[in-house]
Amino acid sequence: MPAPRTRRSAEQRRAEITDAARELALADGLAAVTLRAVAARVGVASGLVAHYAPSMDELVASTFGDIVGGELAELSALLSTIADPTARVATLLATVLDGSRTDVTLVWVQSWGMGERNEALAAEARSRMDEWQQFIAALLDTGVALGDFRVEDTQGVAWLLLGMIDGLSAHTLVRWGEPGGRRELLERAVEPLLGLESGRLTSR
Amino acid sequence: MPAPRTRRSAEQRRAEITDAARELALADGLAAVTLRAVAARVGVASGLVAHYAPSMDELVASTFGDIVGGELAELSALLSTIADPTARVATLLATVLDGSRTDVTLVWVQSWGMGERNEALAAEARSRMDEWQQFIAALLDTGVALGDFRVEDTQGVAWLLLGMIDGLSAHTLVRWGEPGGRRELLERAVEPLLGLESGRLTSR
DNA sequence: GGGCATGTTGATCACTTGATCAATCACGGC
DNA sequence: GCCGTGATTGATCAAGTGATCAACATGCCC
Repeated sequence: MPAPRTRRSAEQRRAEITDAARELALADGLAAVTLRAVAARVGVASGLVAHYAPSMDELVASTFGDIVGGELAELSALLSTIADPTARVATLLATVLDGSRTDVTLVWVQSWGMGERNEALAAEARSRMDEWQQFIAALLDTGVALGDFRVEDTQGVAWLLLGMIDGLSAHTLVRWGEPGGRRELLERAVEPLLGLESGRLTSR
Repeated sequence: MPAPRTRRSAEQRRAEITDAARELALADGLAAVTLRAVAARVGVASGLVAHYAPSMDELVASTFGDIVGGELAELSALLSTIADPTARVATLLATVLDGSRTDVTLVWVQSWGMGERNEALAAEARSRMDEWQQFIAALLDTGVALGDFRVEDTQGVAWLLLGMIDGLSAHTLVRWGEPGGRRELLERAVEPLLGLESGRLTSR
């Protein structure tokens, strides 16, 4: 008895495949995004995944892009509901470091480690990091324009903030350090960078 | 014609294998530490590597430990030649972020990303991160004892410093950001954490 | 100078990976 | 209704992985 065959439009199938790839990556990391694993999750022959994906390297790269792009969109939406720039930064730090996004963090870290062997992924990672830096820089620019922050080089500070966030997030991956208790410490480190008085970030 | 066979002591052979594994990891990352790749580098049959290594997962883990342990020892030796705590921290930051150690950085980042699938590696990573934190904390304690730094929670600040270092290092892996021009920015962020006046770290 | 403990070989197994492609068949347009 | 476009299958290939093990041979000890 041959397997029952369901026929979808190319667009629908493409969406199913990218969805399955994203789910796999979030559950078990980018290394789990495999021709056969994706096919099995969609419930389809392995050849079909190969038919739609230019190559697995590119599928992995675009899956990474989907995930971190979605994360940024989500965060952007959350922060857009907050008017005060200082509160925005505080929420940014609290959200990114609350330890509830280790799945996305794993994908980030793997993109850096796999970039050596997957050029498409490396390019996507560069692009997405730029996106993040621009996002943070815009946040800072707003604060400067309103007179809340005093920052000379917003691009540079954005880069530094992103580095701190990524480093501390990566550390939580190996279940190391207590993310909650030391957030205050990070806030105290960030305040001078924004030209804020000590304590402004913490007591919101 | 059978391959010429050279017979070494178990200890010598073991050393050759760990050396080859380290070289491979530094050149092409931990993923390149493969049964056959190590064997080829030593110039030996693949079975021999399997004979000496409990498993490849453990060889990868111990190779990681060798590399980052060596890095810390090297840095420790360098810093021990410097008396002034402030100069020590400045040298620490300058050395770690000078962009000349991307090979070690890659190994670090991969250990976080591969820990999901290699428990021995994850354990080793945790252990080595503890080692680093203790090293930095001791550095801070010295500065506090001499009255140069004013830090309440040296463990916490050490954790934060390590996070910054790792995050910024990881970013250099994807050739992103200009490490040189923005080191000064990092120094300005670190100064308040150590209770230093602004500019003390930069102008040494 | 034999003998044997043990370091060493390399073929082999079972498995996973990405990729290819002829064959098949479902479905919309005529 | 039937026909052909195009989605779908699944076997297959080549490559690479870790692990195992009987056979082999080297070099040290007596």
